[in-house]
Amino acid sequence: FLETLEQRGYRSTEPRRAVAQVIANQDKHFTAEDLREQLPSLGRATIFRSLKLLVETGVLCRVLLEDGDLHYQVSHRGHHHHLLCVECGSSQDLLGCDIEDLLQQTSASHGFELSGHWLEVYGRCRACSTTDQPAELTVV
Amino acid sequence: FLETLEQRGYRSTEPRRAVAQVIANQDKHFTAEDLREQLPSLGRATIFRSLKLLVETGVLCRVLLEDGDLHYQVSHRGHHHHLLCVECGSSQDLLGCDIEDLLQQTSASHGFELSGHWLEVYGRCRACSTTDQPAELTVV
DNA sequence: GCCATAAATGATACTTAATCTCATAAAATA
DNA sequence: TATTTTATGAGATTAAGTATCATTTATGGC
Repeated sequence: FLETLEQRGYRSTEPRRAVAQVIANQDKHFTAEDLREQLPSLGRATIFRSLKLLVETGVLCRVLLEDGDLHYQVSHRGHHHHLLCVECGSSQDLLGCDIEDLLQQTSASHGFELSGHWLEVYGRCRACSTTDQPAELTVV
Repeated sequence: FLETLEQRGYRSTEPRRAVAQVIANQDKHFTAEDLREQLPSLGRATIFRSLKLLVETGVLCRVLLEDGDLHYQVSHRGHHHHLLCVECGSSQDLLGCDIEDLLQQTSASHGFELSGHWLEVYGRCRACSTTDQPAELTVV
C-alpha cells in the first residue's frame, strides 16, 4: 500500500502507515467516519487527506451504496465493478464483465462518445440468499 | 407532474406548484441549490421535502456525476440509465439497454442474487464531440 | 361559502461530511 | 545534523440535508 505513495513522491509518515494498517484489516467497505473511530489519535483532516490520496493512487476505490452513501474499500487495480450484498454488506469484485462492449455500441448509436461509466450491482450474496433470515442486517 | 401527487393523497400547494414549474423548465440535471436560487421565496426545508417527494413518486431521478456530485433531473418512468455529457452537462436517457440480462448472468455465476443496479455513463454528446473546443465548460 | 381538521410551510437550529487555514512537527536529503 | 519541504492537527468554515415547531393553508363536511 505504501509503496505506491513512495513511487509518487509522497512521504511515508506515521499517520499514513497507521491508515494503511487499518484499511488492510478492513473486510468490508467503510466510511471516513469508520476510520476515524479506529484512529482517534489522528486529526480529521489527515484522515480525509489520506483517503483522497489513496483513491487517487488507486489503492482504494469508492463504492456507492444503494441508499446513496459513499463508502470506500480496498481496490483491485484497474477498472472493475462491485457486487454489493444489501444484507451483510460484503462485496465481490466483478472483473470479467463484458459491459464495456455493450455500452460502447449503445453509446455510439446515440451519437455519444463514451469516456467512462460507473456501475454498482446490488443483491444478496450466496451466504445471505441461502439463509432466509438476514443474519446481520445491522452490519451495513 | 402534479397529478402524481394528487393520486397519492398529497396536497396541491402553491410551493409545490412553483417547484413543478421550475423543474419543468430545467433542461439539465440540477441540484437542490439550483432550485433554491430560482425559488428564493421558498423555505429551505420545503425545497428538500419537495425533491424527496418527487424522487419517491418517480417524477425526478437522481443522477450521479463523475465527480461524485448528486444531481436531479426529470425522469422517464421506469428503470433507465443516463448518458451524461461531461462537457456540456446534457443528458440523454438510455432506454433500450440490454444490460439487465448480462448482469443477471454475471451475477448468477458469482452465486449472487441480483436485486438492482446503478449505472451512469459518461462521455461527450454528439454536439460536443463534433466541435473540438468544449463550448461551455462552465455549465456543469 | 364557511368551518374544522389535517397537512404543509417556513424560520431556524441542528447534524453530518468534508474542506480550509495556518502554525507546528516531522521526513528526506544534502 | 541542518535545511528545506511536506505533512499534520486543531479548529474554524462550508455545504447539504434533517428536525422542530409554531403558523399557515388546503380540503372535505356541513
